[in-house]
Amino acid sequence: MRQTKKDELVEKALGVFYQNGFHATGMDRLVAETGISKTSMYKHFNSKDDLILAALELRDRLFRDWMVQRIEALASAPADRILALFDVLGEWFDSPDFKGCMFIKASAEFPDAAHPIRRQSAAHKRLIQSYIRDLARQAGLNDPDRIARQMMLLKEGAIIAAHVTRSDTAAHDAKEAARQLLSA
Amino acid sequence: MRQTKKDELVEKALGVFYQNGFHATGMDRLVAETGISKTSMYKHFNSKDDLILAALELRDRLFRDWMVQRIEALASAPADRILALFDVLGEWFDSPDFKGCMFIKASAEFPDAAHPIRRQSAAHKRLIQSYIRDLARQAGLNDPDRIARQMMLLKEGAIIAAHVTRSDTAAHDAKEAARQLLSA
DNA sequence: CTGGTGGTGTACCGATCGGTACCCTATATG
DNA sequence: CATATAGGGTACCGATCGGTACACCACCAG
Repeated sequence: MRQTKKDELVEKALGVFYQNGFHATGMDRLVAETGISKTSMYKHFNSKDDLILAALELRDRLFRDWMVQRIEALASAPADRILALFDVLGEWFDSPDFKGCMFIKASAEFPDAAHPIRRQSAAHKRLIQSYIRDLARQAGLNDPDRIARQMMLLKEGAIIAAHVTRSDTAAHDAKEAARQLLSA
Repeated sequence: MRQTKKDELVEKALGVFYQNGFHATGMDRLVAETGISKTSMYKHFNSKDDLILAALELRDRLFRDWMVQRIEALASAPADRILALFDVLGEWFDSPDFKGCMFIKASAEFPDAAHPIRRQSAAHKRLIQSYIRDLARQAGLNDPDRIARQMMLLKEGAIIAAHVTRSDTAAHDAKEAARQLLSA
């Protein structure tokens, strides 16, 4: 039962941190929105950073699960799945509460690269990159590592374009660029 | 003389905001580091947001001036200059105080897309994109707009890779991808 | 000299920050 | 029943947040 309650806290915190920012969100607000008391909050999490870390862990799990599931639903051949990544990004960008990548935002707010929050953000990106690398390997492409790094550039670039510049062609542009890079 | 003093304030604020974040940096700290009094600070800037806006304006000017100057020093043909962009990015990533793109960070910390800080961040990206579009047009490339959008994807992706993932091949990877996209 | 005027610093505002001491209650065990 | 214990809430901690009231002081005009 406690696990469920704690998970509910993390889920709520995830939403507020994502929409509102980390430093801009106070523990008082989270306490007010979850209806729990501050004491109970700090019984579950030793500090605000701990709560942020838990939220990022949940985000990593939810996002990658969703991404992989959508990719595998849209295409079956490994090479097609790499391209489908950008269709999935497009779905994400078009969702009403899209506010950019939570891990990019976390990295923006925590300047110390050795901070656990930064390490976790880097780990999230690495996991996605290795998923793409596996797809490239399965597709029999030359230098799957390089392909994965290039696809990641397009993916992160598209996220920034969609979020900062509010481009509505970001996912499409990235997919076309990816197609060219893969056909070489 | 006063103009110089105010510029000095903005310059100092720019450095601290960039290294430390916007919400994480208090006005008290800026006041302490610049040696000025809080009253004088608020005589020059009506609010913290005003100071942030001034810092972003300075950053936009300094960064684009530096980028264009370095690009033009490294190459002369327009197509070569597009590729030189990524060499310049590499120089930036290797500089000891690189902490990512200030406008991406600003967009991460201010969730309201209509906020002046967000508008200014988008404007900065658009100015760079139009610079690349002009280069593509001068180079006689097909669809300069699409080329510019693709190059921006690679540029922003490389910034994220260098900052979040701490990739040390980001600029090189982006340059190779750009070369492939331009040769098509 | 007197009397403005504009820029400076001191000291402070209420609100909020992350975090905690303390009490209270529900339940399990004797 | 009494009692130990864990998880809950109230109320508060000192520090810091963005921002301001007000006294001060150098300057120039008369």
